[in-house]
Amino acid sequence: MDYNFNEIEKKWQQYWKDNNTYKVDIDESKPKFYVLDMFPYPSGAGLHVGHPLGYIASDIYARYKRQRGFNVLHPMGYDAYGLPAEQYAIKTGQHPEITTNQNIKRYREQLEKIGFCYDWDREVRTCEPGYYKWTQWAFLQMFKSYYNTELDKARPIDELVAYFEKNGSEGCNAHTSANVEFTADEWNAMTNAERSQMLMNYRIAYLGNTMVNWCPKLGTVLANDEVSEGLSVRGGYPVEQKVMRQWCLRVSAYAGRLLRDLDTIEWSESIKETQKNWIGYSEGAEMLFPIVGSDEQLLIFTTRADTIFGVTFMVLAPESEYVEQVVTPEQRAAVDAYLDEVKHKTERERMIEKKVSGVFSGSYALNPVTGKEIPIYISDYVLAGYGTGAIMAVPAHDSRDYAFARHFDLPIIPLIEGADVSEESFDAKDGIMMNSSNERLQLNGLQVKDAIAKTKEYIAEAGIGKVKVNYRLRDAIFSRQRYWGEPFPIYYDEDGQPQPLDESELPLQLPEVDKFLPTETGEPPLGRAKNWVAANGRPLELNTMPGFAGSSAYYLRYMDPHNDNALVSKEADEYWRQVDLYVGGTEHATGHLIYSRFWNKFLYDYGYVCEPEPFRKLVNQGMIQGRSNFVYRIKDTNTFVSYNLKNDYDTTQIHVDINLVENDILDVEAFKAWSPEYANAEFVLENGKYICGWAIEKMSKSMYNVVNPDDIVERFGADTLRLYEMFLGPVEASKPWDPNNIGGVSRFLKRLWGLFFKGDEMQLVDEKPSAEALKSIHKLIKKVTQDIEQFSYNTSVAAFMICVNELSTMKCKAKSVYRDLVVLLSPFAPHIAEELWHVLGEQGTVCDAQWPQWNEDYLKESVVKYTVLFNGKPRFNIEVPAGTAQDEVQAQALAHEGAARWLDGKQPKKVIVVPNKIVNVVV
RNA sequence: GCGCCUGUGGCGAAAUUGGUAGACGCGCUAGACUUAGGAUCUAGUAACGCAAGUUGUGUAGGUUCGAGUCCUAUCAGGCGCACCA
Repeated sequence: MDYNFNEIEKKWQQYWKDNNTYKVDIDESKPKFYVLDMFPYPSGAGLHVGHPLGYIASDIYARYKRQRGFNVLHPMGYDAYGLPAEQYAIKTGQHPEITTNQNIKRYREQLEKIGFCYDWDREVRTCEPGYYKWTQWAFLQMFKSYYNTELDKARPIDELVAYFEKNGSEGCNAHTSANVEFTADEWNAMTNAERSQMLMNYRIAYLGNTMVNWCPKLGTVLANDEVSEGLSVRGGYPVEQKVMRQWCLRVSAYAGRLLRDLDTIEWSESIKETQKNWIGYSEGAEMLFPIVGSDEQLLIFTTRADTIFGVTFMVLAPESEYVEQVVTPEQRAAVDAYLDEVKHKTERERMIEKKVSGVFSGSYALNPVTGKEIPIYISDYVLAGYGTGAIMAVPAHDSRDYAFARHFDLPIIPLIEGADVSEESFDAKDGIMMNSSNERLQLNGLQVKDAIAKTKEYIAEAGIGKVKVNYRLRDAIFSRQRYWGEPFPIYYDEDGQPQPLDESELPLQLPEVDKFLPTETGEPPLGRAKNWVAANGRPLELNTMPGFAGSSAYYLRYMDPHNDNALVSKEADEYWRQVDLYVGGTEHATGHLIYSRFWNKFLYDYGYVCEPEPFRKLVNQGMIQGRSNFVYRIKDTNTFVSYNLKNDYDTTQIHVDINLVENDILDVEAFKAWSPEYANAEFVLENGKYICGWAIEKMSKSMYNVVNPDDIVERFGADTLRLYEMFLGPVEASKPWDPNNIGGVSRFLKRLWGLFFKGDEMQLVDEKPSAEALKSIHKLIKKVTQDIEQFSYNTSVAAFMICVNELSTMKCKAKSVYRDLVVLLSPFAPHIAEELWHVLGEQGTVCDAQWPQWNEDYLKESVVKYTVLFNGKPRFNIEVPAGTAQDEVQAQALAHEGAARWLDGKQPKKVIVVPNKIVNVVV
C-alpha cells in the first residue's frame, strides 16, 4: 500500500474538525500551557512558505506539551486593521471589510491544510466590534488614569484631581511632560476647559501637542517605530517633523519598569538588547545655569557632570521653550531666519546634510561652578525631545560640540591629561582630570568615573542641580488619520474638550462613509460619516487608532474570546495567566512587543490581569527568503541574453517568475506566454539554453519568487512540508527556500510508511522487541524530548531518520516500538502519525496519547570501550563490562596496569578517566 | 560612532556543553533494479596523497594531557540604535 498523503491528510483534518479534537477549556485538574503565534495581517497575497515556519514550530511544541499532560491553549486570529486594505479601498471603492474578510478566508484555508492544532472557536479579528469593544475599553481606562511615580503605577485621574484641589501641583507625584506649577487656589479657579487641558499633561492616554512624524503621502501621522531613516516603513515615503495635536499614550512613564522587567523574561539577548536601546536608559544630572541679566535659569541634562570646567558655550534645540527667553533684539532677525530654515527641513534632510549649523542667541549663561560667562547658541543638533532640550557644550570631550566649536571658533578646553584635542575631541570616559579645580570643586587628579560621582554630589549640595535618570523612550502617538481602524470612544463637549464615552456605549462602531479619503477640508475620513455623534448628540473624535492598538492585548482576549462583560474574566485570566511561549519575527521588537508589555502593565496596575509581563518566553523565527530568477533584456529591444553572455551587451535585469524556470533554465515558450509584452521576445542562447541569473531575496510577490505552501502540500503533503521546514535549520535562523532538499524528507516518510506494510497487509506483530530495537527507540525518545524542549527541531528530524533506518536494517516488527515512534512523530507530522496510530489498532487520537519516557537502562552499552591516550596520543584500547558507576574505576585500574606494561614497568605519573570513554595517561 | 549576534565540507547544517569534528539531509561519483519515475536500492564522498599518513572549524596568539567549544587580539558578515548630551 502506498503512502497516499492527500487522502490521509484530508481524512484526519475532517476527523479533527468533526470531533473538536483541538477545542480547549479551563481544566483545573491539569497544568496549563499557553502557546501563541504572532497573529498575521491577512494580506491579499496569501501565505507563502515563510509564514508557517514559526507556526509549525509552535504547533510542535503545543502538541508535545499536550501529550505531556498539559492543558494547552493554542489559538489563532487576525490582525485585521491595516493600511493595504484601506489603500485598496481608496483605489477601488470596495469596503476594506470585504477585502479583509476575503483574505481571512483564504488564510484560514491555507492554515487548515497544514494541520495545525488551533482551537478555532477562539479565533479573534481585531476589526470585529465584539473585539474592539475591549480595545476601546482599555483606551478609556488609560484616559481616566495618571501615572503615580511614587507608587510606580497607574491610578485613577480622580485621585489626582482631588490632590490638585487640596495642594495644587506642589509635591505631586504624577508623571508629566509639562513644566507647569499651580496652587490649589489657582486650580480651583480654573474653568472646566482649563482643568481639562491641564489634566491632559497627566493622563496616560492624552491629547497633546507633540512633535509628530507626519507623512504627507500617506496623509497620516506615524509612531516612531513606523519610521526608519526618515521614511515610512510602509511605503517608504518621506516623513516630516511637525507639531500636531494628537492622541498619545504615556508609554514613557513605564520606561523604568519596561527596562527592569526584561530581566524576568526568557527572551533572546538580541531582542532584549534592542528593547534596552529603544528605551535608552541614561544616568546623569540635571543642572541649572543662570542666564545673565535675567531671573530665568537654563535646565540642562548631562551624563558628563565631570566636564563642567570645560563648558565653553550652551546650546538650545530650535524647538526649545527657552529660545524665546534668550533671544536678544539684535539677534532676533538671525534667529528667526535660522528657525525658519530648520522648520522647512525634514528629518531625513537634516540627517543627510550632517552640516554644522546654528545661530547665536545674543544671551550669555553663567557657569555655576566657574562663574564664567558663556554664550548661548541655538542649533538643530540638540534635540527638543530628549533631556531638557538644552545642553552644556564641552567641545574638548564631545565630538558634536567639538564640530560646533570649530565651526563657530569657540574655545576648547581639554580636561583630561594626555588627551590631544587639536584634531578631534576625546570622548572616552577614561583618564585623569586636569584644569578642573577651583575653590568650590576640586577634580584634578581624579579618574573620570570618580570625578562624575564627586560632581554629582557637589551640585546636589550646592543646590544647582540633581541626579537624574533619562530615558529615550517617547510616548506613543496613538491617532491616525485613517478610516480602517478602531474609532476613539471620545466625544467633544461644548468647550471643545474631549470627554470619554460611557462604557455602556461601547463598542462604538466604525461608521459607513461614501469614500475612504480625507474630507475636502482636510479632516480624517471619519469626517465623511453621517451622524457621527455620541448618544448625547455631541460630535465624536474623527481619528482612528493605529495598528498596534488591536494587537496589544489580543493574547488576553484568546483566554476568554466570547466574554461580553470583560476583556477577560478573572477566572480565565488566573487560569491561563500569561503566554508561556510566544513565537514570531524580530520585526516587532520595538513596536508590538513594547506596546503589548506597556498595555499589559497598565492592566496589571489595576488588577485586570495577574501577570506583569505578557510573554514569558519568546522565540524569534527567522525569515525564509526566496530565490529569485532574472532574465537580461538588451536595452531598448525585446531580445534577452543568456546569463553568461550578458556582459557582452548593455542589459537590464528583470525578475522572472520562478515557475517558468527549472534549475535556472528558462522555459522560453512559457516566458513568451507569461505576458503580452514578451510574446515576440527573441533570445540569445548559450548551448541551446537560456540560463537565468539568480539571487536570494525577500520572498515577495513583486519579485515573482513566492513559493506557495498549497503547492508543496499538493505535491508532497502537509507532513512533508512541516518536517522539511523544521529540517531546513534552526528555527531562529534565516535561510533561503531550497526546493531540492525536500526529496530527502519526503523519502523518509515513505520509508517509514513502508515499515508498516508488506504488500497491503500490516506486517507488525505483538512481539517482544529486541534489545537493539529498544535501544534505538529509547535513544530517539530521549533525543526528541530534549530537542523539543530546546527548539532544536532540525536535529530531531535527523534523529527520526536514523531511527527509522536502524529499525529497517534490524527488520524490527514489534508493534510497541512503532507505537512509541508514532507518538514521537505526531507533533511533527500529525496526519501520518494519526493514520499509523489507527493502523496499529490504537483508540482515540494520537494527540491524546501519552508522551513516552525513555529508560536509561536500554541505552547502556554492554561493554564500555575506553581509548587510552599517552599524553594525548592514542596507544591502546581497553574494555570494561558496563553496568554500574564502577566502570570508570575499573577503567582507571586497567589503564594503569596496561600503561605500566607499555612503559616497561615504569609507573605513569597520572591516569585521568574522563566520562566519554577516554583515559589519558600522563607519562 | 555605540551595542548585540554569527563565522565549521560543493550546499543546509550537527557535535552529548572541554574529549575520535563534519551526525542527518541535499548534491556529486560508481553500481544494481526496473512497465523509464518529480522513482527505488547498495557503496563512496572534508582536503592533499597510490598508500601508510599529513592538514583541517575566518586569522594570530594563549590556557589545557586535550580547544569548533574557554581567554586575548584581529578580520569578515548580519542586526539594532544613532547628532540621545
